[in-house]
Amino acid sequence: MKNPYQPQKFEKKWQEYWERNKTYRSKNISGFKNKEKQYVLAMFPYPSGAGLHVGHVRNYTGTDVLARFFRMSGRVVLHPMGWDAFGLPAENAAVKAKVNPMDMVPGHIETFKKQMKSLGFSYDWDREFATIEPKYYRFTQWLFIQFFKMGLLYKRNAPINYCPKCKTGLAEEEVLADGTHERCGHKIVKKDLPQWIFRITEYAERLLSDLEGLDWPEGILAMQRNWIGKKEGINIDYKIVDGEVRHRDFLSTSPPKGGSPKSLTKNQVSSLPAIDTITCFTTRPDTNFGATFIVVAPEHPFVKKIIGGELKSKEADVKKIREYVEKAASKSEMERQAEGRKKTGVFTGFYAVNNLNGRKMPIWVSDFALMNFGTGAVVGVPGHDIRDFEFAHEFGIEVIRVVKGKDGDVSSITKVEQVQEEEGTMINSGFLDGMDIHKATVKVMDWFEEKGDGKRVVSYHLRDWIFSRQRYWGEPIPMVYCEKCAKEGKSYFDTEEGKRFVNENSNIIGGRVDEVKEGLKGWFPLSEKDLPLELPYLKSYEPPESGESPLSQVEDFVKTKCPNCGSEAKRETDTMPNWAGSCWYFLAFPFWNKDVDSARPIFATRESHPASQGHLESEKTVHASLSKRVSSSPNMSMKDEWLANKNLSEDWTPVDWYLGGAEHAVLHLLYSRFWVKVLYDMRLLDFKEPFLRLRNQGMVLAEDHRKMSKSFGNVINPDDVVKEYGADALRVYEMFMAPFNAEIPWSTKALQGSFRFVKRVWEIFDGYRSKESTVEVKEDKKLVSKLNKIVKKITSDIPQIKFNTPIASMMEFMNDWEVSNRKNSAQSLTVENAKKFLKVLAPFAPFIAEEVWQEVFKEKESIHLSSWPEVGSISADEEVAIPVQVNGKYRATLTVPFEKADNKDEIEKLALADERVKRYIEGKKHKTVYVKSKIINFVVLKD
RNA sequence: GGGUGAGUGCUGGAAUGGCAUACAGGUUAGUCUCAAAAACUAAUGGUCUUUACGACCGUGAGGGUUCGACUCCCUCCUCACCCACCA
Repeated sequence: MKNPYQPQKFEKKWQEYWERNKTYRSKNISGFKNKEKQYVLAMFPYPSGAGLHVGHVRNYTGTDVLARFFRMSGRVVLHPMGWDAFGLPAENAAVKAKVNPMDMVPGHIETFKKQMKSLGFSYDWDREFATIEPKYYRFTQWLFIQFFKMGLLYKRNAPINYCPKCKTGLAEEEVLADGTHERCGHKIVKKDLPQWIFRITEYAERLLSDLEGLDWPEGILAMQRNWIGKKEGINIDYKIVDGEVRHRDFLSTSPPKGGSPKSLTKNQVSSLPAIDTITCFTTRPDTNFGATFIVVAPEHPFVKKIIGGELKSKEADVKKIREYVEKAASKSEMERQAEGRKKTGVFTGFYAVNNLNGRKMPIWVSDFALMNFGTGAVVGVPGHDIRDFEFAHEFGIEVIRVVKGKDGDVSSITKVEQVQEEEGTMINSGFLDGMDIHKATVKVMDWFEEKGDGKRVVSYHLRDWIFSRQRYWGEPIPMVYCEKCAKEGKSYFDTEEGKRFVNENSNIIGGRVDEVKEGLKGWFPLSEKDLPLELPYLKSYEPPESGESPLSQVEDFVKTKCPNCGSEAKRETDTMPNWAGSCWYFLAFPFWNKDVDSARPIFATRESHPASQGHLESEKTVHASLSKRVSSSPNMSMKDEWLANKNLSEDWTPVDWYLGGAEHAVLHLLYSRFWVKVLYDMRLLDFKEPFLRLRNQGMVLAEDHRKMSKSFGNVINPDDVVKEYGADALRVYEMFMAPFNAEIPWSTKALQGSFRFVKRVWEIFDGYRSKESTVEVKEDKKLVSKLNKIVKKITSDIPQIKFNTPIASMMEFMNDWEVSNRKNSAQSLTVENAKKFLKVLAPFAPFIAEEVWQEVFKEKESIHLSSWPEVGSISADEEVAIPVQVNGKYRATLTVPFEKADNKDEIEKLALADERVKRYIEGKKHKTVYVKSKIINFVVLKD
């Protein structure tokens, strides 16, 4: 008789039904402007061999609940899924498995896809793609070329972070604080290699200011601001003199060991025989009267001049300086870390002259000055900067107080604890004396600028973005280097096309062309008709020891003709980082459609890339693979193609809801924002920010509160959970376990609660199964009123990304419903109201909802395409509970009909009649506070 | 050092100015069973007393605002995450 809950019996059926009926296809791309659109996107996964993690499940379920809710609410929803399939992790896994990633990754994608389908995520699978499909990266490469033409890419030898284990260069961001590679944990070393570098710093200001309008978590915004690191300050030029300078009043004997040199007059300073100048960046020029030394980074050009012998000083120990610089270069982050804040350094033998007071300040080299921030030179004010004090203290440099401390403290500073970094009043500072530090800052900046010794500047922490990877598994960079053209000093920007491009885009690159050209002699982008430049199928693709890309070993790949002069030339052999594919994938979903191009292979399969038997692929097959073009419109320029796609996408973009882990707080989100801004500038997009709302999901830890990891043996496989409890129970549990953004350990025990809930849902709806056409119903008005309340709550909670509380309220409702049914010995809800409950459950538990909808209630169209229930109005005969307080302390509860709630006098009378209230009030003066339908409070007044 | 967030039963958590501990897990007792599991029922913050429509205490600590504070403000403590020799 009883029909037990067996999700395994029907989940597969509905999976296939949804797929067959394309239930979740995003409807007709145009003509929905009257309806609010919602582009709901989860950060697409890198399909690892391990399959879906329960953390993925949490993220995708939340996103799915949101998409389903919007879909039922009559919004036009785009909810796609794709694969971030290029990149190091896949390549490393393939190396380990001794296969080509091309042979391995598709299998992983299939696994992921199967798992996602088993969990009932409502993706429009027609829009699926992987970043490794030539048809997709054809555009990735084209975009690279556009950025190149925009002058936003340059090629330079750069000391890059190099992982000896992965044999590849890394971006700064991929190196952990302890100096190890984030992927493999190996120690990073520095290596000089030619790199393609993005001028992302050109966009620093806009990347910062456009954060303003975004509905993102405060923490992520703060991290982006912090990463961009805007600082407003001043660059001050100091004249450099050597120890030989013995001006009349400029007598300092042995400066490194302190002493108190006499000041020069302004005229004397300006007449000094300076041998050079050095520029220091500072945000605190107000303290400059207290500056007593200067520190330059080991990589600073001034130091190179000394080592190179260009600058000579009797006081300089060049050997010692050279040793220090070499040591600093070889020092790993780890070693630096180990040293802590202990200051090291060497005197350069030169002095800078403090413009303000003529003080002769020794110039030191120290690794605490960083070449990549400010100017690479710091002016040391030991009295008012802890780090400067530590340095001065270590080497016996004089400390001067120029700001009064708390309580007017003007004592001399001899200990770190006394260093005064806070606000205060200026002293010992000539024309600044008596001002507060902010006034003094403005005043002294004006002074420097007037004299021409300084210039207000803005400095950013953001560095240019190293884009080359010396690896196999990435999009080949579509550039060619021609030695002949290089010798002739020609670059792309000297070609007819290049000139035309610059002309057309002069508003953006105009003024910079000469600077941009300089480093790019001999470099030409591939012609559009040669895109995509496919990644050849290589049997052996491990990076050579040289650190160069594996593609550099494939002669047939390297050898090509110069697109400019036609002579022998070489291809770029570096590949793009996996950020490339993820930088614009959200732009592709809106126009990507398998229906339009059903014959399109997921990506170049093995059949199209027969592997050679040898170490490297044979000439013939490389050639074959390179000549195989995936071009959909041979007569259309790619720009026109892009614009056509853009027209298709316009109604969808930008992304309304972007859900994913906080680990992408800086990199992926910053890079995507950067690309979108450039595309906007090129008029290839109409919006400036890709993701309007961002929400983070918290990590799912293992039951032992550690990260899930194979090596700990604490991994929960979602497939096992689905097999035992069904997808709905897993989905409900992952939404119920904690607030969406909270980190939370997995608990199989707690999962039981959600499983029981789903089972009870099944049982209660089973009561509506009947051979006869009618089921006995005795409607429970109170229950209906409760139903209205939870529908209202769920409707407002879901768009606030609150998924745990809707489930709690549904559980609560189930408890009441069961009790009511039992009391009634009949159904307490009409079929209509039962369906209402089923609908609000549907986004969370789509399988059981569909099964009941179609099998019990005999509906013909999917519940997921039905409309979200209206929140019913509260009927007059409903009752409200009003708590009664005396002096703010709860004493009793009144239950009154809804219509009476308006009547304060009556409520008060009723409350005062209650024994529990009476005893505190009787015979005492009181006043009454009544908040309608909420609470009544009696305040006993003292006489 | 900087930034962001958080501190509520045995556990995950709910309540964002109005009945603190909803909902779920766990535990205890009971029903059913030869037994176990499942399921169901009940209890479950602390202290006290005259043991009930009972009192008092109770949301990291202390203070404030308010008729009323987990919620708002101030001071402090603790934890987590991110960044960090950033001039």
